[in-house]
Amino acid sequence: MRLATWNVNSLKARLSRVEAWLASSSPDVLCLQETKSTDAAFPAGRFATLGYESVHHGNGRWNGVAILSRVGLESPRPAFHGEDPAAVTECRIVAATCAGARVVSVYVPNGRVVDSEFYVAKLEWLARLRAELDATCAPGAAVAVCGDFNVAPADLDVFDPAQFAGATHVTGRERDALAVVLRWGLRDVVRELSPDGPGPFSWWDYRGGAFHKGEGMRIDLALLSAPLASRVTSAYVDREERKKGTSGEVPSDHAPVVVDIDW
DNA sequence: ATGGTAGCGCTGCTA
Repeated sequence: MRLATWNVNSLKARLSRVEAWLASSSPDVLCLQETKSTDAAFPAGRFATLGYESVHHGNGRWNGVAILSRVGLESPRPAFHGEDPAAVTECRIVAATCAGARVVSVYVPNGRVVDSEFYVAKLEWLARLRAELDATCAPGAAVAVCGDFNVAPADLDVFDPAQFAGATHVTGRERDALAVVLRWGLRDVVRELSPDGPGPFSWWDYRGGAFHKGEGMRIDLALLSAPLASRVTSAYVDREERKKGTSGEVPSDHAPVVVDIDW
């Protein structure tokens, strides 16, 4: 099974690239973040034509998450369990069972400024994600939590730790909150297969030619429970997708993270 | 050189 996660920074603006990437990379399951789409506008029909079932949770303009699968998509759940999806103001989590694996697509809040109300809400959101796993899954089952975590887990995940010292995405409290999620029983398989850094980065600022200068961060993660992690054959970032297209199409500021699993 | 880019949507916010 090929499992991937990609923050597309607007599905409407990126649809042709997403469709091309599905055709060229053939993921079995793709988690999307920042669709900036409503459920009504989500192009489920286009994806169905390509052989993918899908579930989307979004209310337009900002945020929005989805899962596409061509290996079955059962028990879709937009929002945290027990939440009324229609009442959610920030759509940041959706789950579905694909080929017997519980797949969760997450878009963790950015946090904006350290110690701001948004930063506090980010820490709380990560704590809620851990509680969600405790309440809805077992670490002995096949579980994949994939998405844009907006946290660089270690200094190895930042191009210049000194430049980012004390900034959001790298603070100890954010890393601790992410570590609590991991301690539920998840493994960061890209880092396991690429123990040396810096990188591999998954996000580069649009500004200042950051991508071509190699100035990125690794904030998009595929976190797998032991039954899945033990069967991983490769895990990597598709940096090619971050380059501009020949027809001048703009890429997302994030690259897809891809995991191949003997599953 | 106190900036820069992209998306949404039409003004300034979010990232």
